[in-house]
Formats: sequence, structure tokens, C-alpha cells
Amino acid sequence: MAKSQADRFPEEHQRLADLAKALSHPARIAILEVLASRNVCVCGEVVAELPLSQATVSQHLKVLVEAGLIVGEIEGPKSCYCVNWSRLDEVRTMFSTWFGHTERLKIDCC
Amino acid sequence: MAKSQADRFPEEHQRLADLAKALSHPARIAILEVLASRNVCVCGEVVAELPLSQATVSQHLKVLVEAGLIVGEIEGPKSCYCVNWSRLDEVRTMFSTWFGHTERLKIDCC
DNA sequence: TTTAATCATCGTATATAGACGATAAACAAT
DNA sequence: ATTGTTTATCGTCTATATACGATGATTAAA
Repeated sequence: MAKSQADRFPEEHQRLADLAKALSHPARIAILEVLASRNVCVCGEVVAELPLSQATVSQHLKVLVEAGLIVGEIEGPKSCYCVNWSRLDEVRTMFSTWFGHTERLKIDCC
Repeated sequence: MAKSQADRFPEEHQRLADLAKALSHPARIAILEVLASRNVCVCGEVVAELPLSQATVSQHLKVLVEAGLIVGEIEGPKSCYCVNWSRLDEVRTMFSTWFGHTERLKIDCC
């Protein structure tokens, strides 16, 4: 966002928008699915699954970590990521709640 | 997205990411709520509700229209927008389905 | 027909986002 | 110790996103 007028908006709206932004790239959707489908925390495997360079994937992973959607830890020369399930569920609830709230505002339109 | 590598990803992921992007700014979250809370389709009223210039609000409205989340029509010198409820519900379902699908992939992690 | 009001769009400026090659840091394995 | 592997980060380039003033188009109202 340019000039970052973000603080002019309610905390609630900002948080929802930030989460949406974390999900606003197909690579990050794909990464979440890849991590979700492994019983072992994958690392460089993610790169192999995506049509992007290692550096770019690493950036996307960082975005997801900062949004709290995944967790990463270093294991030797490798890095291991996994889905933060409790957080993911929290986010699911936040979206669901917002849609419900917004639809309840409906009265009559057009 | 830079260079537009979008077509390297599944249609499904792309569509979800695009919707998330439409919701990735607090102003657009706010606009949806404002429109949802009026029984008459508001126009310039939206501008009055937001801490942004008329030009900027108009841009955000355009993004929401392009995402199909709202509908706009010109009425005299004014423009009238309203929430596309069926589409909003469709989007709600898409997110809900994705979260459900992703959580079902869970096996055991970390 | 002027006048005022409303709003989309243009032009422009700045900030982010996205992509990747190159590199450095951290280890494992030799 | 040296080598190879893995991955985060840096630097850089390009594309989008965000923001706003100014303008033009449209129309209601005077």
C-alpha cells in the first residue's frame, strides 16, 4: 500500500485485510496446501513443487510466517516448515465471522 | 504480481488469490460494510465514510466491481453501488471450502 | 443556458510486491 | 579441513498498488 494510510482504518479491518493479503498470491495458496498434505514438515521440497526459484519461494514462505499461518525452524542445513493449524483455524473463523457479520447488515438493496 | 507468472498456477488457486487480493485493503473491507449496511444503494456517501479522497475511493470501488463483489450503476450525476449478495455468498463458500479442504489434508505435522 | 454537484478517469508520484541471480551462512559428510 | 548441500538474504529490476489533484463528462437545478 502506498504511503501507508493503514492506521486510518479500524484495527479489525486492518487485520482482516492483512490476512487476505497473505492469501493473495497463488504460490502462497499452493504452499499452504503442500505443507498441509505432508505428515513430515517439508522444506526444500516446497521449491520442487512450485514453478518458482528457490529465492522466490523463500520470500513467500517468509510472508506466510509473518502472517502466522506457518511455522518454520532450522534443522541443520535445512529449514522445516509446517502449517500453524490453530492459527489457520483462527483465520478461517475470522473470515467466516466477517462474512456472517456483513451479511447480517443486509436489509434491502437496489 | 511481477512479470505475471500467474498462469503457472492452477486456476483454482488463482481465483482464490484474486478474491483475497480484492479483500486485501482495509478501505475495501470498509466499503463492503458501508454498502451492506444501507438499504438504499449509496454512492458519494461512501466517500464521506472513508478517510480517503474521492478519486481513491472511486478506484477501490472499481476493484470491488471487477471482483464482482459489488455492482454499480449510474443514476443521473450520481453513481449507485450495492453489494452483490449472491456473489458475496459464493465467495464465502469458496473460502470456507478451501479452508475445509486444506484442513482435511492434515495428517500429522511437526 | 448557466451553475453547481457528482463522479470516473487521467496523470503523476511513491510505495510494495514479485521475481531471480548471486552470495553468505550453517551444517553434514567426507 | 575441505567439500557439497541447503536455504535465507541481498541487490536489483520490473510490475502493481495506492494515493491524490485536476479535469472532463453528465445531469439536476436555478
